[in-house]
Amino acid sequence: MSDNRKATMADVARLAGVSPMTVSRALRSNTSVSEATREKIRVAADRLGYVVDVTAAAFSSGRSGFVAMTIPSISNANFADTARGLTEGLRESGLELLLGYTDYDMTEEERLVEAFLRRRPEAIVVTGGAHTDRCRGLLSGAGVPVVETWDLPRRPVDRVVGFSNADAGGCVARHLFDQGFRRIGFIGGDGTRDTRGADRQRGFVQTLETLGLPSNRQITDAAPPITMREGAMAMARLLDRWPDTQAVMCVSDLSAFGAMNAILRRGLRVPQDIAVAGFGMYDLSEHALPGITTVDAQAHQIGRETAKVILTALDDPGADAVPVSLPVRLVVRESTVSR
Amino acid sequence: MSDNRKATMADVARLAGVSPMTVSRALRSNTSVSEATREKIRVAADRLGYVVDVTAAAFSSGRSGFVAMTIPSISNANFADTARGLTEGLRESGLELLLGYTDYDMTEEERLVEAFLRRRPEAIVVTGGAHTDRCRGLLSGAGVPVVETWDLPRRPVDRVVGFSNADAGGCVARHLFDQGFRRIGFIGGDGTRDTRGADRQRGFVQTLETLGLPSNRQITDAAPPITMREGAMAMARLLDRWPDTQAVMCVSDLSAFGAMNAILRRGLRVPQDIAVAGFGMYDLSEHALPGITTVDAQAHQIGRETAKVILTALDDPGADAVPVSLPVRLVVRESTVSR
DNA sequence: CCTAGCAATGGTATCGGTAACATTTCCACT
DNA sequence: AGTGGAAATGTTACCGATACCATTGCTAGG
Repeated sequence: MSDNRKATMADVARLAGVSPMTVSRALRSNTSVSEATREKIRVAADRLGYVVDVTAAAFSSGRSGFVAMTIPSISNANFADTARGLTEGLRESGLELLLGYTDYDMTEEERLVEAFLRRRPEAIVVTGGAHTDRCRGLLSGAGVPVVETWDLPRRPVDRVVGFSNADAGGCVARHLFDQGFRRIGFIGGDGTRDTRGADRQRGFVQTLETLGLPSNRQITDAAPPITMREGAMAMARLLDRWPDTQAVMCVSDLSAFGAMNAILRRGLRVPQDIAVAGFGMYDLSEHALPGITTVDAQAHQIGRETAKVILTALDDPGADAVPVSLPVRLVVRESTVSR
Repeated sequence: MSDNRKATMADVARLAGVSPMTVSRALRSNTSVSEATREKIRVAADRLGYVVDVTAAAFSSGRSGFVAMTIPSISNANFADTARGLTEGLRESGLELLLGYTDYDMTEEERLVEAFLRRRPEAIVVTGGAHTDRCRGLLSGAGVPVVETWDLPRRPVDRVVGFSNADAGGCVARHLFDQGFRRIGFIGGDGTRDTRGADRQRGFVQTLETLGLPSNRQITDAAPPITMREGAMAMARLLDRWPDTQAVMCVSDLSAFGAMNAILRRGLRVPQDIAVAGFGMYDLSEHALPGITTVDAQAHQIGRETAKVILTALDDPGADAVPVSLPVRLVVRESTVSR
């Protein structure tokens, strides 16, 4: 079955009695090869247990066959959804997705992008619009389409598929105001690391101020990712410091869940004593008790749109880079509805 | 800065006044090149914005520089942890991780493995020990180390790093028994797709029977992944059918959370009316209210051990493949403690 | 002063495919 | 039967690095 040496195209060609070029064409299936020859080749390849060496193919053709993507965290369901959408959107064009995780660290992002470039990806997808200077340079000099996602950078590198994080924060602030809450807080993380979270916070705070409400109740010093534990701890501190707080927005659903349970563990009720809202449309916020008000950023759709943008850009490299801005949608649940 | 054509090693060599071979050595940093020359080359490379083409390097050296891994789902925090552990363990040896998702589908796994083989990975990691016959053939004929994880297959392909899912189920059954529960159910998924879940179920049921308890209260017909929604729906059905149930194990923490909230929404109490246990040591189960009893399968550690096994196997291909079996640990929380 | 021996560097072949172009085969139609 | 043109197949060069071996330069020790 298996020789000591891996079979090559030449071996298959010899066995099938054709030239290597014909084997190459037959196995890529889209070019003109007669059905009889194709079958002969398929049989020969099977007999030898031959599988194309994509490394060699990539090298020869100059096309690596994959798209590189950096996301902040592997275990964040939002980014996972975007990655899934992108994978689906790329599948039929034969492009694969190579994922890397930055841990919310721009230096790590730079390292990753450099590692990706060594593999000559056909496009690069990054999360957010904040990068080290050197990383920006690497991206813009890469010579392939670059897509920044999950954000609407003021000065994009190239393509953009995202949404306004500030709007997302703002619409939650307005919702809490509309529900009659006036003493409103925010729980998030270190904004220099998670700039998208910082944008949500900014939009949230600005809206509070526009509405004439105080905006000083903020706990945002932990390092991202801000998950359940950070949410719970921040909520405890917020309650200690401003016990009369009526409502809180958290930078993510995970932290909102943590915060909510911190409230409940104190014997307080949600939303009667304190209302809680999150961000990200996690399953968790739907199934939690009470259900948590959140913002749907359409993570999966971002991935699908990104795939479209990439395919378009590869098809026509000269085309203008028009930013794709997706709308966000407020999803109201029991955790913020006072009645 | 950037020419119309990407710079190559030859360009760098010309600019630095040395041979391409010396550039190759200098940039790989481990071989004998004088410090002066190395610096000259570094400067030249920087000036040209040159980054090594790993595709060409891989092709030339015959080593692709990465390990391929299939996991059932991208959004499962357990598998994400294992992937993270593996990435960390491989980092210093310069190996990268290429991830693929099977969606709990053995045919999809086969497709993925085939796609991976085209890229000539230096090792392959798969989840579980159940594969299509063709996939088994592909794996064993790959000529590189193969590691099956998250399971202890009776007839492994090659290397194994896992734990006994049956034991995990068994120890939960025994715990529930010890807590005084007697009418005990199980919520899971279609065992032909998630064989590890099925193993946990088997161990659970066997232990119940050993203890002389009835074991018919099972809701396991949904298709994996069994998440919060499936857990909630299954729990509703279980309560309708066997209203006097005292305790339930769910195949994962996510489904346990869904099940628990389905119970709470009915106005019942956990654990006073019904106890709930999960599996997987998710953050969620710690922060939920009440905290959910679970089993720590040491997902991250599985990744670290897998890295070790791979590096050992690559170092000495002749070495015996001794299965690595990690212990599981029951984590008791409020959801199963009756007092 | 000579030479063994090692460090530093260079030359050449080669990895396994694919692009581009050349050639042959085959068929339909005049 | 002859011919044009498309379909099928072959030939050659080359992608960009590294392996392998050859060569040069330098130093230490007799």
